[in-house]
Amino acid sequence: MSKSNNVYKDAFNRCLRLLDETKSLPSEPELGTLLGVSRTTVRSILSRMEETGLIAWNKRNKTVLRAARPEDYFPEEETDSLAEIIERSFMRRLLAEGAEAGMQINELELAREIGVGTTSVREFLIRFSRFGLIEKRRNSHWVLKGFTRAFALELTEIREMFELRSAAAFAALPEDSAVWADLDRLEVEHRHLASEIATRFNEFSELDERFHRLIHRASHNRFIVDFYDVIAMIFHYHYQWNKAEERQRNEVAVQEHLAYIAALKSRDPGKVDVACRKHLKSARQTLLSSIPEGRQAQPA
Amino acid sequence: MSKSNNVYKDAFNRCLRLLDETKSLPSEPELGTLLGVSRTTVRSILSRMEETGLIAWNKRNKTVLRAARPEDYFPEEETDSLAEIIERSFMRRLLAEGAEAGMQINELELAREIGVGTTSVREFLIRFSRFGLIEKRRNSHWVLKGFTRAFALELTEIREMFELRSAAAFAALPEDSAVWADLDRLEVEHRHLASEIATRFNEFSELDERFHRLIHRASHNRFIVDFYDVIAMIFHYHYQWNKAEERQRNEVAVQEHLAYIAALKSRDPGKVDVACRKHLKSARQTLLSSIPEGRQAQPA
DNA sequence: AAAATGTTTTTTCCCGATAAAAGACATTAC
DNA sequence: GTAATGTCTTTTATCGGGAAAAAACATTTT
Repeated sequence: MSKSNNVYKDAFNRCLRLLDETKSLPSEPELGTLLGVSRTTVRSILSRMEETGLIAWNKRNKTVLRAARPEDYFPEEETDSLAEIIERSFMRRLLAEGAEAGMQINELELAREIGVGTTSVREFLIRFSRFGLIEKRRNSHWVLKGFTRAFALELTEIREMFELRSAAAFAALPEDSAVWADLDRLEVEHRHLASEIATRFNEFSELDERFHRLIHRASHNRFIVDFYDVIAMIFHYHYQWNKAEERQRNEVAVQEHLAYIAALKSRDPGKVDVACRKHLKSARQTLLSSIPEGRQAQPA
Repeated sequence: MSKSNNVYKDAFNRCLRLLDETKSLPSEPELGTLLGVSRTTVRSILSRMEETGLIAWNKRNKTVLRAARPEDYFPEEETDSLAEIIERSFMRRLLAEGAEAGMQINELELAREIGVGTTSVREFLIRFSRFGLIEKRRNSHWVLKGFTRAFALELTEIREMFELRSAAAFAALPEDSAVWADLDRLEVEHRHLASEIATRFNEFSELDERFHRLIHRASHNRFIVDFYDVIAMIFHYHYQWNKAEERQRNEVAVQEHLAYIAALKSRDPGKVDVACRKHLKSARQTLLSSIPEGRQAQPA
């Protein structure tokens, strides 16, 4: 069947949400930018919306006829890209019991299990290899290095090196740089979250990523910025599988962020260094505490 | 035609070189380890060697009948893997005139031009993307970021951070660590090369890589070790295309390495830091001087 | 019985083909 | 004449298939 139309389905769902807000939809190119897809896809969406009686469509006129109902939406699982499906599936296996370091990874088996072609699995593994959790043997299989204590330590070592440098660069940015406004906005969001932490603690993860990415960007170094993808990936799955003490942890982290933000705003390199180190130390602790002691790399 | 048999051809050529040294070949598994291929490939090689009268093969007996002649070898170009072919082709384009930052990369066009399937090109681009020279637009084309001055500066910034840390870790390694013997051997090779630099200066590049990889390995951090792949790739092509002052440059570098090695052996952190910084500074200078001033990133 | 050889099965690598999605060009509307 | 819509072309994402290479299993040799 060659290619799924998840881009269309996902954009369709997002477009449905727009219907509530207006009486008529904007032009095709405008919708394209709004949804992040091409006009070709926009027109497929409009066609279906016309067919199902959601809108009346005549050239420039796209009048909303009725509100979107739950059954208008495509099922969530049909809106994921193949890469996302494979990644989730693979990470589930990786973090599950029995995924010991040294184990070999079979493309064909993975493909069959997930129900996709081998090409997609191969491409995924190549993309995934930069995270340092798997390694390719030339002309042969992939080897799992495992989500071990060693991995976490190596990851955090680089993270600390990069973030300290980025934070220093951030504090040295000129007064008129746009980042200070971004930082202010993030500070407000942090304060809101802090005041409602009891109910919204699970929203921290997303805020955390945006905050650290803003800081890393100040390095103006693509390798530092790109490395945050590795951290984000690990923390994403780490949080999904380890909900222990989540509220408590996030509450502490929000306060550390606020102190970190205050230090950045002071533009005092010493204070920045202290606040940054403190937060990174507790982030490392959190990650390490989630890795079972027994999970050690096998001797080669 | 699905898959070329370059693994076989390359291993065959390497096996031919073994014929000069012995009267008879070892067992199949032994040959496999020696050549880094499976027994299946070893047997194909032996079959052909028998057919062309190079050896007499009867079960365990593989007697060499005659020396290898030039015409026994497969042509060099048939021994390269597809990935190597694509990489070379792509790098030629990238470093050629007219490869401006912002330019878009077309998988289909690349595949046609090189004469390979799109899958191989896609896989290459994904693998190559970690070098920070190209970037993917979701559901769309790749964008060339270009081999610019900014790229070189970002690359060397990380390199310096990583190498200083690795060198410090190296110097702190215990007396009985095996690396000291490795270092001694590299020192000898450096002295040999230094004494014959007039004729052998082009051998420096390979020695350089081995030396720096040894140091990086002392970090015991996979991200640091893996990052050297980026540096090695850049320097590899950089040297291929920029032969200006090569002898002079390498002569200086060899001396810097010798000073660096002496500093490591002294195990004095201060001395190591000084020697390392000095060498990295001139390496950066060399790389930067090879990038035309005009080659700037285009505004977005 | 350990290690080789002989044989069979499985997996990797790579191509060509096809639907989805993007992009380019032509035409119409304001 | 600019910006939209309508139409056509190109490119990307993905699959299935087939040869090369690896790996597993069976048999023989020492």
